[in-house]
Amino acid sequence: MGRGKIPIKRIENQTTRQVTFSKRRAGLLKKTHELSVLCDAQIGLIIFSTTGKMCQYCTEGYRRQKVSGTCIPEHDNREHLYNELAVLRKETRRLQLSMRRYTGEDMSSIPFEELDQLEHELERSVIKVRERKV
Amino acid sequence: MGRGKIPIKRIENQTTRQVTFSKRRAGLLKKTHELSVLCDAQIGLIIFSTTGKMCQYCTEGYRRQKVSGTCIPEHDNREHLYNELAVLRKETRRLQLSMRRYTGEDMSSIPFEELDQLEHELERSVIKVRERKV
DNA sequence: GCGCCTATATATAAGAG
DNA sequence: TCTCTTATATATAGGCG
Repeated sequence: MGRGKIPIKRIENQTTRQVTFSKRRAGLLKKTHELSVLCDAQIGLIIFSTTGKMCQYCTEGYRRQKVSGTCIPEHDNREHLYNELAVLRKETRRLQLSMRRYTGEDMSSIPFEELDQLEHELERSVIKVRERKV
Repeated sequence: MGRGKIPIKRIENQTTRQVTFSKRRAGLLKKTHELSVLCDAQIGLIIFSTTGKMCQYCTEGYRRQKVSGTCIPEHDNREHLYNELAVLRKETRRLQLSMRRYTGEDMSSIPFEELDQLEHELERSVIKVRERKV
């Protein structure tokens, strides 16, 4: 769809990825809305970008699915749970980005100024590994 | 999209509605998958037809997040929340260990047999950084 | 209902300003 | 970056079996 065809795999260029995200998210929200109206269906859609931004669509009567098999403490408040989820999600995202940085998986998103520093960090890690080996 | 244009309002003919539902649901699932892969986004989608049938799509690492200050939906169930917390905690833990491994922070916990592999991984990362620098 | 088909409507990738 | 454009790629309405 568009001037060229693109393979369905993670878009490496960060700028392109962001642009595509915005466009396709808008498209997805529109299609979601259309399906719910045309076919009178209940739909819930929630999207998180890599930057952690969230957006969602849900119809009035939308109900989430029930999962069984987990033990739940009697007393607890959901607000607390939601907060914990938010914190954990943020931390997970941070760790994912750090890992990508270290494995060189998403080199394109790293500013040139930071490359030297990253190189040194990696070299230090290599040295530590070698020390451990002897 | 199709032989004719249809207005976005509930399709009255039940047969047509059902057909359109099936077709558009498939399209929506596809687009959802594409967005999640292309843009590395976490997405949850759940669809209920009028006949009560349910189908859903969600990415591996999909986590719902509630930003503080946002109202919490009535129909949320704690069981589901606890499941999500459990999965998220596990993932965070896994990432933390990976990071420690890469930074050499906790070298003592790495078995000797894995040191060679780690060393190579790090060297590859260094090479990627140097390639990026030129 | 489900596939498959085909003309048409939409979505969107890549440019341009 | 952001908006607008436009050539292409996709989605899908309406049919048929």
